[in-house]
Amino acid sequence: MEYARLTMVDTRPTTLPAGYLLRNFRHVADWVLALYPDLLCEADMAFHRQFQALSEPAQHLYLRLLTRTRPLIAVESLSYAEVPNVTSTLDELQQAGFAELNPQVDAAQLLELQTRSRLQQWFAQNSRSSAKKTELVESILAQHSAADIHNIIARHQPFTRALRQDCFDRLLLLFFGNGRQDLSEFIITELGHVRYEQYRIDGSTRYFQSRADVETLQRYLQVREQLEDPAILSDSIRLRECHALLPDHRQQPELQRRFDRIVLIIARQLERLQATDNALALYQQVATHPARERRARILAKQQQPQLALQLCRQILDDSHHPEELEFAEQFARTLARKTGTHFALAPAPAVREFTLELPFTGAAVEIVAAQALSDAQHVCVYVENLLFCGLFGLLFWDIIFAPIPGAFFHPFQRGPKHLHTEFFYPDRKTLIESRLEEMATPGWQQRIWDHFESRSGIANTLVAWEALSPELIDMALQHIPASHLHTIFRQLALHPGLYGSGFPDLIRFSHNGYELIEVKAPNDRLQPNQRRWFRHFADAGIPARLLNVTWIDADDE
DNA sequence: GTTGGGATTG
DNA sequence: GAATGTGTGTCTCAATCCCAACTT
DNA sequence: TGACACACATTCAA
Ligand SMILES: [Mn+2]
Ligand SMILES: [Mn+2]
Repeated sequence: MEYARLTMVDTRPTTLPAGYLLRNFRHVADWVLALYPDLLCEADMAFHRQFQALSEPAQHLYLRLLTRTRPLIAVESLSYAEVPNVTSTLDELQQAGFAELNPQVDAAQLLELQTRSRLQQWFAQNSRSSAKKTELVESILAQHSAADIHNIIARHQPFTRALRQDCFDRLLLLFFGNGRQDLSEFIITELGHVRYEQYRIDGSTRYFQSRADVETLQRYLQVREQLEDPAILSDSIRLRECHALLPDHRQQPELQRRFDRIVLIIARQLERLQATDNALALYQQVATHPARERRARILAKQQQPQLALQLCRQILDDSHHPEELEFAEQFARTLARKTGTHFALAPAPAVREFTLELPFTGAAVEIVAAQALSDAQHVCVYVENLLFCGLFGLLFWDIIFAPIPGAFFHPFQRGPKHLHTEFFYPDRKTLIESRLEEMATPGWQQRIWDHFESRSGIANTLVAWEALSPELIDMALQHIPASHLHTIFRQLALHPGLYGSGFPDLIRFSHNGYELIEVKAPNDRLQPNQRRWFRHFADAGIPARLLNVTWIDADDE
């Protein structure tokens, strides 16, 4: 099945056609119904059928309710050209089971929805007018019953809430494959704020394979949302209840990644609440770093250094994650020292360092250092990850957006599925390897310039256009040997998500070469991912140093 | 009175 | 002084409006 | 809607 893009205007329109919200939702629903008829439950089908049976104003209004950030909405605030009569339209939504008027809800939320002055007015709170709104809400909650609060607010300021949000969310989830994007993508694109690559969308390889996949992912997203609630974060019982809600990932990489991330959050929070044994048990279910690091740290804290050491040995034996390995080496050294165990390990390679005294102006240390290291012979730029990720993204642009089956499934992607995981490389191995080989032939840089020209401004997670001036690219290509770029690009290609971070802050060009410099203000140390790149730079002969800045107090001297 | 953070909008 | 843990700001799509804090 | 990098606080071991 071929995906048909909505036709969008070429130039930036100042206004959009009336009813754009409904048009966009219909586009989403049509595509999902065509692609996933077997993954929709009866509730989903009924939802769509009954939605279509609504009058157009009612359809518009329902979508408006759902695109608000908070579930409770003051009826007064509903004012749209597409909905001439809000009251009767809301009534239609109620009758059809798409909205409810003045539902019984938490009194605090209801009060929070109102303005401060109205609360004072309605609840005759003559108390200090300087009281903060949250204090005002507290005092009203203390003085009035929930039923009174509900009645008073419903009388002065009727409110509504959309129903069947789960069906709506599921439709969007089936379309986007994530819980982060929504209908606003259509507007953003149409207004020209973001330009997406025009890759081909292949409906023959679906993002979701079964209904269980959809429900599992939806549940994961719900639990992750619950984990933002401070009341849950501070209660180990409720945290474990959250964990129990998580369906099994059934060894599916995409689901496992999300499962692991959530369990890591829960377990870490259990640690903070001193529920150490519960945390340990949860970490054991997680395959993703830093689960084993946390387990080792817990074991060490529980006076079980031998078990901790054993776990470190296991990591050193079977891990492919550079930061996990780095941790295991270092932690094993500490443990061995403490327990008197012999533990043979080569010491970590030393990092070359130098020091500068700079005036403290309040500006970011990287900016100040870059200026201090710039002069007539040197150009020093604060680039962090942006330069190398950007050059990689430009050189491999066509490979990144190559129509690998399943890689592209909706029109608003800044990269293929799995771009940030270890699955990126194997699916594109031959393409990537031959592109890397090209770097041995003169003029290989032309491909970077070609993509820089032809794809300029198009969204790509690896390419931060505003940070990549032609001058910077030119200096980089002139001063950095191809062999150096080659080894960096190879690492990036193997796992763009992992290796795309930890690059030094600065690059400093001089007449005959270049140098990478990581700036450290007092109280800052090399982080594990930065250490990992330094190690790689040392192996590859790439010049990199650590700059320790000490501040000169402007008042002192 | 100003301002700054959100929510809303296209 | 290491090592470890925790909190913060910055990307955000950009213009506009509203409202709750303030005298920046 | 996280990822990432930094700043700051606390703890701990020579
Ligand atoms: Mn940095
Ligand atoms: Mn730095």
